[in-house]
Amino acid sequence: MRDEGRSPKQELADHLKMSVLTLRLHPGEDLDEAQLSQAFGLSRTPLREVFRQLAGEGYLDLRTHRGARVSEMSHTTLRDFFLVAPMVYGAVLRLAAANATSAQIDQLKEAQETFRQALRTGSAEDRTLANTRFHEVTGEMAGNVYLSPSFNRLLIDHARIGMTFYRPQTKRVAENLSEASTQHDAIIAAIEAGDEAAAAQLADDHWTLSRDQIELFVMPEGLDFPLGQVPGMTPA
Amino acid sequence: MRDEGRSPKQELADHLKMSVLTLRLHPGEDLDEAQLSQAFGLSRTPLREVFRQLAGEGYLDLRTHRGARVSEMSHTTLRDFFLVAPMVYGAVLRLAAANATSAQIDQLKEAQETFRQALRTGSAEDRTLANTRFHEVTGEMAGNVYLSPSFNRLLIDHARIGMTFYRPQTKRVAENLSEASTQHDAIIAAIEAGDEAAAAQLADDHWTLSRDQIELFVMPEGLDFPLGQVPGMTPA
DNA sequence: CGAAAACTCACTGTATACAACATGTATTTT
DNA sequence: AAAATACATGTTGTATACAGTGAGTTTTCG
Repeated sequence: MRDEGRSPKQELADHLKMSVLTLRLHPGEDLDEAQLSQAFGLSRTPLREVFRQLAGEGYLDLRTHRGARVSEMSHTTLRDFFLVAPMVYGAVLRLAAANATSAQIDQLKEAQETFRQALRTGSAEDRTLANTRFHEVTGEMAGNVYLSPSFNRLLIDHARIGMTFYRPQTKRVAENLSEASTQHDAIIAAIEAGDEAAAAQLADDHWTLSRDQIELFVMPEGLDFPLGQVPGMTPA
Repeated sequence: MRDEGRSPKQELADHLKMSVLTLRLHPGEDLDEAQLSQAFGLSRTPLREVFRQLAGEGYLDLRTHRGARVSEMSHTTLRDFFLVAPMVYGAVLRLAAANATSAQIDQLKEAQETFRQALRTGSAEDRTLANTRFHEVTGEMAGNVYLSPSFNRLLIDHARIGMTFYRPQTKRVAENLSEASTQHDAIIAAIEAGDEAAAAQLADDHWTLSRDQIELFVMPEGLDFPLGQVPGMTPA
């Protein structure tokens, strides 16, 4: 805790970020300046500055004379995501292993503890936020101004994709999350040891797990019914 | 030309970007809100919004209660730059070859023509801006929202590094620039052919050339004088 | 004479009032 | 009745006035 309540501006920014990450505000949704400024006790001037900043970070889209929207997620962005994510995640964890300070390692352990907690007792939103926080810390560890902007943008949509596809609480999903948690522990160990190669390998493993999980929901196993016998099918 | 003079806001943003890229505003320099708002016929409100946006794109740094500064370039950022640039440049050109539209290819050829012109008759600033424009177009071709933020940030500092280290107009520099122009032509060809592998290879070559040029100025050949006989040396 | 405290002043951050623009609705015209 | 135009309304963009903060300077006291 810094100094009690931070500035209302920071509070608004954090609230909006959180809402976007958890899909409480879903992609494409309009934001009402008047309503938000009233809700957070801010005038429109600083509020619009926050909008500008969040737009720069990839949370919002600004259209002149037509207000702010939560940034969209189309099939092209999903494809773009799959193309870039492995490369950037790998680079970040490699640099994290090379550069992490002990204070940052403590932060990472703390984030992992929160994530484990969320896995046991939390909601999907809690899990997503905790997981995002974990990876944010690795980004801070890498500490590369040229890599961070892309990495943070990836984290935003990774969170949103996760909220979309991890929702159904099946046994398989639980197993995957448990595996993810184990990998987090291994990542912490690799970073603490300064083992770049191991960190890069773990990034790859972690990404593969995440990708498989997503693929599983995008392309489920075909239903095993002969033609004409599918129950409960209603034509459009 | 769109509709005569664009909005004063856009004009201000473009002016600031150009000034930062060409070192007309050098790293760390303070920006005066009052002066700029008067010069561009804007009140401070929209001006500060522009500041926020440019800060998000990496041109400026904002410090609360202490105004805006041109973003710094320290030795750590230089190191960060060398670590990330090859990877991102390669990825961008590969994606550009895969995705470029014919309209974009025309834009690229136009940018290259401007660059060639600047090589013959232009100032160092003209060359830098034209070269930056060329690479910006490749970034648009790649069209990947997760890659662009980092790529554009790299371009900013690549321009500034270039302005710093390419300044002395020696024969060697001229040769390198000519070689760079030749590589640009090859890059256009690879993109037009949709040859991803060739584009990636050219990115590597282009980067190597650029890096060697920079290294040449950061670490010049040692002066070839025996100890105690260096002429014109004045102690600090 | 030096150091610490109080004050001054310029600049940044915020609120509010106003102007410009976009969209949806009603009216007019064919 | 359908289409087009004009209007009304709500929302975004800008200007200005004011409040809050930090840095430099002066003043005071050891």
